[in-house]
Amino acid sequence: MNASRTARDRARAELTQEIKNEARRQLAVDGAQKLSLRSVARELGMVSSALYRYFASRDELLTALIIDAYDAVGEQAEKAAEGGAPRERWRKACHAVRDWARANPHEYALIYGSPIPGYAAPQDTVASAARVPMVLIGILRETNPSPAFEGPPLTDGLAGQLRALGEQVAPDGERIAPDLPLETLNRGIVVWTQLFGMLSFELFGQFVGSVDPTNEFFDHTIEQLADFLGLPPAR
Amino acid sequence: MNASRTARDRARAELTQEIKNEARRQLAVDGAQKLSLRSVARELGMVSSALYRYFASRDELLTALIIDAYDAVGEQAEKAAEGGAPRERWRKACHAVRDWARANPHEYALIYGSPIPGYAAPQDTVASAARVPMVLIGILRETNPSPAFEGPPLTDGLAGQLRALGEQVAPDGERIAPDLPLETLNRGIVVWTQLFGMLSFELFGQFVGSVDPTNEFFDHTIEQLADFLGLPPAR
DNA sequence: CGATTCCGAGAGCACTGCTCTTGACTTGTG
DNA sequence: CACAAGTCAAGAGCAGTGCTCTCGGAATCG
Repeated sequence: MNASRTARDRARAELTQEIKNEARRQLAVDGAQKLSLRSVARELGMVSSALYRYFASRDELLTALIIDAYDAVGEQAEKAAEGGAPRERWRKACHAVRDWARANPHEYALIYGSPIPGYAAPQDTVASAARVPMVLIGILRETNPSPAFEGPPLTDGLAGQLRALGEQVAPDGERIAPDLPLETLNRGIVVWTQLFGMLSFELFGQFVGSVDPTNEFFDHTIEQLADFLGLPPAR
Repeated sequence: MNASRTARDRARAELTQEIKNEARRQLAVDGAQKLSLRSVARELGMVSSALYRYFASRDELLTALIIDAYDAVGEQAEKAAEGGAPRERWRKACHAVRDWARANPHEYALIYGSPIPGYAAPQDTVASAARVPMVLIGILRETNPSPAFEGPPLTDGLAGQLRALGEQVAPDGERIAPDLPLETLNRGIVVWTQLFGMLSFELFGQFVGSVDPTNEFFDHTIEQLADFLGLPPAR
């Protein structure tokens, strides 16, 4: 399992990376729709068929980009949420995700928009996709939330799903959140969907004509969600 | 402005509709990605170039489908929200939207997923797109909400945006909601994004592995959102 | 060194959106 | 009624796509 043993291996890894880079460049400009293997190959000075030695299909290339995108936004969120009071970590994580999304709208659309073809999104993506929600769970685990209002009781089936989710084993071998109250876990999922619902609406143009510069609405809602979660108030 | 005057006009309108129907059929099967003018034409027994007499481009056909989709889901929501107590109207509207989305996932993706090309979505779509949020506003206007918790105060800029939104003139010539408290309007936008955030996550596969059969989570959240809005409790 | 594996190039297939021209048909009007 | 104007479907064609297969040359391994 020696990494990059032969010159060929190194060249292959390098070229694979260059293909992804060029693809990402084109993705950022024109969107996933117009990303073409041929133009990637052309830009790299090779012929299209050669590219198939590295990615078996256009979809496979896109899947690689999807994983990278999940990792990129996940890493941003993780770094932003390091240290500080729970509420502060929550704020920073949200803004990190939003900043990344606004800086890379096409990559955002790739992972949180409509599934591309017959959505081949395989198991490889889930570990990377889970990084942002895991950040949120990490914040919830380090506080003792006292939600702003009680809300309806969990139904049996939902409670079962949440319990199973908490017991589920993450890629790192640990269980996700066996200690988290189910009610808290449920609220975590709610705010998770709210966060990305806002971002999708903002980036996909649904807010045009209402809260169009979304900055203030976003900040206000983030704070409201923190109250909803029961994160201790700041200062 | 006599509707369907000549035989030619009638034939034209009919064929336009048939093209849209066939396109919608293909959309439902394979998604927007694979919808091709040529195959639509082929299925209709005509040649591809003939189709350009009815739609100037593929994007224009898609735009027509987008408007139809907005109208379809809007109509479902409107019908579902007729009559009853506010909370009941809210529940029914949410379920109507979800049912439509699950029955027509590709059409849902077309309007609430990633913008297709360089998103040409013109002004024509906004009136249709506004129908679902207008249903929600209609519910809010017919009650005197007492939210379940107070939440952070509106910032000046956000309050200004909300005021402008309420004064805005809808397609029917009426102002949207000049009488609605800004705080209530704000919460309306929050639950609107939450509703579609949930649907997108469900349909685009983000809930796989967590609250995967989403029925109970959806129902529970709808109720929680009703509390959040301050809709009077049922029964 | 020899055999094997890997790799890029090229040709080619079936498909796409879109344009332009041609000839036939339908209109409404002189 | 007849004729000019308008409309239409069809066909050929262009540039581009994803993907497959074959073919020589090069690197790697035994």
